[in-house]
Formats: sequence, structure tokens, C-alpha cells
Amino acid sequence: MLHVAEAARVSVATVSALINGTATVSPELSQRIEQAIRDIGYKRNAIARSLKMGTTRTIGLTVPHITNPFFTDVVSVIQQAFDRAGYAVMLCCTDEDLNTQDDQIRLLLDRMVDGLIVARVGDGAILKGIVESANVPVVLLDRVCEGVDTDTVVLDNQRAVFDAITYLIDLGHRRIGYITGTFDISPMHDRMAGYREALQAAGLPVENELVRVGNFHEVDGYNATMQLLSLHDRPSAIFSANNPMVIGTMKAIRDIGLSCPQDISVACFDDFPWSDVFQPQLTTVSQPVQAIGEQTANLLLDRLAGNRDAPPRKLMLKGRLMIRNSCRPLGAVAQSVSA
Amino acid sequence: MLHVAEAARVSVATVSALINGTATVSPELSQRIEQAIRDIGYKRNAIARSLKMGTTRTIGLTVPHITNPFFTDVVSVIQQAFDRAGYAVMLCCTDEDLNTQDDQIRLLLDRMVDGLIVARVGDGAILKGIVESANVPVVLLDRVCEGVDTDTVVLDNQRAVFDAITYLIDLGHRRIGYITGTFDISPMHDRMAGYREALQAAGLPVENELVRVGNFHEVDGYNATMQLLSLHDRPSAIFSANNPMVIGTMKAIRDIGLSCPQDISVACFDDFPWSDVFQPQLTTVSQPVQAIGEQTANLLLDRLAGNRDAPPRKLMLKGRLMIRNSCRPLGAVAQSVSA
DNA sequence: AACGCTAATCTAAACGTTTCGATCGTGTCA
DNA sequence: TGACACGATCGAAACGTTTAGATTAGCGTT
Repeated sequence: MLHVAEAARVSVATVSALINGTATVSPELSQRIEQAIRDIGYKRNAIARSLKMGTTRTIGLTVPHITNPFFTDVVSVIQQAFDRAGYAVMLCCTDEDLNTQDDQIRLLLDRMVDGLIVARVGDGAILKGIVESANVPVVLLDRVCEGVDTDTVVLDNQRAVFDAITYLIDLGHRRIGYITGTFDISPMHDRMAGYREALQAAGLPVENELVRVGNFHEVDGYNATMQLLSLHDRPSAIFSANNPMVIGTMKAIRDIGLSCPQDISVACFDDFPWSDVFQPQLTTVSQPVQAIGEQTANLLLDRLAGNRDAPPRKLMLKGRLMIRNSCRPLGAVAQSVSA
Repeated sequence: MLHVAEAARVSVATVSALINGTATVSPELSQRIEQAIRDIGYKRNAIARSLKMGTTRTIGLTVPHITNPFFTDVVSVIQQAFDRAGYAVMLCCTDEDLNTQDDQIRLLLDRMVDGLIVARVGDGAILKGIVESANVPVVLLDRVCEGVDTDTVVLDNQRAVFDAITYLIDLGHRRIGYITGTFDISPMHDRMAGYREALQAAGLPVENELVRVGNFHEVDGYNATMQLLSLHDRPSAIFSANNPMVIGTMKAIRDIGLSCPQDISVACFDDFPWSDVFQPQLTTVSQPVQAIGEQTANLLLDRLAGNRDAPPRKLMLKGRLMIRNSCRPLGAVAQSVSA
């Protein structure tokens, strides 16, 4: 900018005024300045601007895994929304690791991001401290965090799983295997509650041997399914509480020589684009990823627009059960359905 | 830092020296400073540091679509690599749009990213200008760009498609539909060349009616497949040059009342994690995403480490044909294979 | 005692912006 | 004609660091 000012024989203040439109500058000076800018190929240095202005027009976004299709889609929507609003997005993947997450959030705050979207991981204690000491708005995505009182967008996980399990029960299934991630994040907790609630509502027992806890990855789903299928009295249906793990489930079913849905019914959380073109077409709980991403972005953009003092807003969206052909009717119900 | 200095009754220079370890500071001052840092909860401001140092320890990454599984995986690997190296990653999605891409790259450069990874879009002319005027290292990913002489990581696309088409020919297919994206990016150009080469090597004609150009999206694959399947003499196999479009292909086959591989064989570019658990198990060209991501990151990290003057390095990796069950033998070959 | 050397610390300029308040013509009005 | 307001422009401080060079104190040598 200094060079531009010299070349145009004006002060840097005038150049700044012209660029930002913060004051009127006469036609002739405007022209000289614009010419100089073109000649020199001047680009405003956003870092210096950020330092002075105290705002970077950048937000931080941390998710556990971008390869989980749910997060892929949500990240994509959020990215688009902020792109439209003229913000850049710094993306971090925590790999479901608490320390990584803390480091990354600190890194983002050091870089003076204007806001933060966090799909948190693990215990919320450290997160709580970080969020409170950071004086930027924070939106929690997908996973609530007890004690952290800030804007939140989550799914009604309990209800969604309740619907899915009830569907299986209505098909005649009585022993339903359930594969979950660890309970330190709210969705896993709430989904489990939905499973329990559905069984209890149908007067069925909740049996510990039918519940397996994994670590969110395909291999965990594989191992859990292997265990479920080698039970003395094996389940007739399996529900997987996340998407990567259901791939493991399908592989285990294949490797053990069974087939879905003939021998075992399968349903899972989170839809994916090709779920209705390949066989079996998986019955899934579909999250409204577009809405989730947009609402999350809007909450943060609203705070960034200056609405700092409004009380925390908690949005809860509804999932949708996408019934396809990976679950078959059983016993008496099978008769009546096929009749 | 000023407050810390005051609280510890030292100068800011001493605080800086301690934090960065750039000069020895006596034990007692060290202790006073550390205490003050803890009391105040001081965090170094990375923006001010960037301004002074001329480096942000941030890189920019632009890809067309993060929802394309190939890019999802590659972005994930790149993100991890830079995370390990202490760099933040700014992610942009260009949505295959040239203007969006230019805006985003300019945005990234304004923010003084230390380096850039670009999976480019459209004509390379503007990109060329930008890359040359930016004085940061740039690595081109997945798509080369004529006239832009910089580090590059690409797949041997021609060879990969040659192998896939040759495989189909060996199965007895003679009329092979080919669905491609627009030719303004090198992979589509090279893949098409592979298709041509394979047909010619087998003495088969390249028929225009069998080649359909789409815009990379599922819907384009759907429309293209519909057209191919309604040809007077319809192809016995279809190859889709990218992953999202093959979903459209499968949907079209289903909607038209045919089935794969009984009525029509299908293969495509880019693997996905569940390709071998659902039916039909798609035969695909698998890219070494881990290696691609790592090599790309390494090239850039090497430049960032100071190796600026080495001549541009062009890496070409090999794809791998993953033969599954979505393509069936035809005619005489079918006899001999099934015999 | 004077000197030089080293280690520790400090002062102040610089990075590239924004912005407050000052300055300087010019035209308007009493 | 003098006072005044106004519009255009500028000077300089500030944002929070890093760092070159100055300063100071302590200590061993001669």
C-alpha cells in the first residue's frame, strides 16, 4: 500500500479510504490510485488487516473424521455457506482423539478465528474451559456437551433410533443386536436410549449380550458383528449406530457365510448416496445433512453479524427412517405381510 | 505480551526470547515470566506473529468437491500430514466452477498462505497467472495444467483406463459405452485416450454414439446412461470415468428395468470403501489415495522447508484395477470361461 | 585500576494495515 | 470582509509481535 501511495502521490490513508470506501476521495486521486494499484498489482494484505481490525473472516471447523459420510456432507454444506458469506474455513480432523482436538482448537484460537464449529470428541471438561476462555462464538455440532452453554445443532437421536428399532420389532424381530460407539459423546448415549426405549415399549428385555461397544471404525463393526453372530442364540437383526461400522457388519456377515436380509436383517444410522442402488439396499436413519449444515452455519453467521448476547439456541432436528430391503419380516408377521 | 512483560517486570523482548528460545534468559526472570504467563493466561497472537515473520504456517487446499470419495480421502490424508507438521489447512471447494476457483485462490493468497495445493478446474490460463504472481509454492493435485510448471502429483490415467477397457474387451465386450466428464481437465482427457487406445489395440472402432460427456455429477451419469441404453444397438458394458456419475449409471439401469451384470456390465473410475460388500460388487480403477495424499503433502512440505529452487517434480502414480463381479463374460468367451 | 569479554537484558524500529484527529482550501452566509 | 462549515487529504499512532543493535553488569586479566 505504501508503494501504491507513493506511485499515486497520495498518502496511505487516502489509498485505504478509497479501497474500503470509508471516505470520499476525489475523482482524480481515485483514478491515480486505481492506476497505481493496477500497475503494481497490489493486493491488500489480509494478515495486517486482521491484526488491526481484530477479525480474520476465518472460522475453525473440527470434526472427528471427514471420511465419515455424514461429516463429509455436513462439512461440504458448511463450507459452501461460509464461502458465500466471504469467510474462509480452517478444517481440522480430530480422529476421535481428545488431545488432538484440544491442540487443534488451541491452534485455531491462536490464529484468531472469528468463530468455531465443533463436533466434539470425548469428555467436555477441557472443551468447556477452552470455549469459555475463548471470546469467540462457538457452535456445537452433532454432539452436545454438558455444561457448555452455547449454540447447538443436534439430531433427535433417541427418537430416530426408537423409530428404527420399533420398525424392526414390528417386523417380528425379538433379538436385535446393537452396535454402538463409546458413550462419551451424546449421540451414542441418546441412540442407546432410543434402543432401550423401543424394546421396553414392546415389553422386550434389554440383554447385555446383544449390545456391543466399538470405536466408530469399520473394524469395530466387524468384530462386534462377529461376536453377535457367534452367540448361542444369535440375533435376527443388527442395528449399527454409525455408518463406518455397518460396513464392518456387512463384511462380517459375508465372511461368516450368511446373507442379508435372508439370514439376518441390518439397519444403521446415517444414509449414503448409493444406499438405494446396490443390494441389499440398506434401511437407514437419514439425517437432514443439508439442514444441519445450513442451520449450523446460520447460527454462527448470526453471532458473527453481531448478535452476541442472545441466549444460547439449541436446535434439534428430526431424522427420517428410510425403509429399503435390508430387513425382512419374521415369523407370523412374515406370513401376514407376504400374504 | 505487553501485559506479561509488565507483570513480570521485564521487557517484551525478554518475554519473546523466552517463548521462542531465541536467547538465554536467566532462571529467575524465566520463572517470573512463566508465572505471569500462567496468571494472565497469555496466548501468543499468531496473526501478529505472521505479519512480522511473513509466514502463516497455513496452507490452502482447493478441490472441486469434497463429497467425491476420491477427494474426501485425499483431503483427509493431506489434512493429517499437515496437522502433524504443525500447519493449518484452509479448505475450499470450487464446485467445478472456474470463477469460484479463482476467487478462492485469490482469497487464500490474500491471507498469506505459505503454500497451495490445487486440484484445478477448467482452463489453466488464469491459474497460470495466479500461480506465477503468487510467490508461494504450489502443488497441482490430480490434474495437470499445461503451461504451469510446478510440482505435480497425478495418476497414470491413460494406462489405468486402458487396463480397464482391455479387461472388458477380453471378457468379450465389443460395444463399450463410455461416460466422461468435460475434457478441460487432464484426467478426463487422458482417460478418454486410454479408452481409445484400448479399442484401437483390439482393432475395434471408436464410435461417437458410445461416448457421452457429462458434468461429473450423478445426474449426468444418469442421463448419459439413459441415452446409451436407448441406442438402437445398445452397449453390453459401460465404463464411467468418475465415481459420482456411476451412481447415476446404476440408477438408470435399475429404472430402465435392467440388471447388472446380467444385462449390462459396469466398471468405473475410483474405488469406495463398501464396493466389496454390496451387490453388484463394482469393478473399479482404484487410486492409491493414501500415497497420492502423502506425496502431495511431502512435495509441498519440502518446498516449505526451504527447498525452493529445485526444478518442478512431476509424480505419476499407478492405478489398480479391482476386479469384482459387475462385469460378466460375453459370447464365446463366456463359454470358455464358464467351461 | 583499567581493560575487554561475555551474558543478560532492554530500546526501538519494523511488518502492512486502519483510523482518529489535524490541516488546508473553498464556498456560503451574515 | 470575516467567520464558519464542509469536503478532501494527510500525519501519525496503534494492532502484537520479532529482532538488530545498544546497554549494562559481572568477571577475569594484566
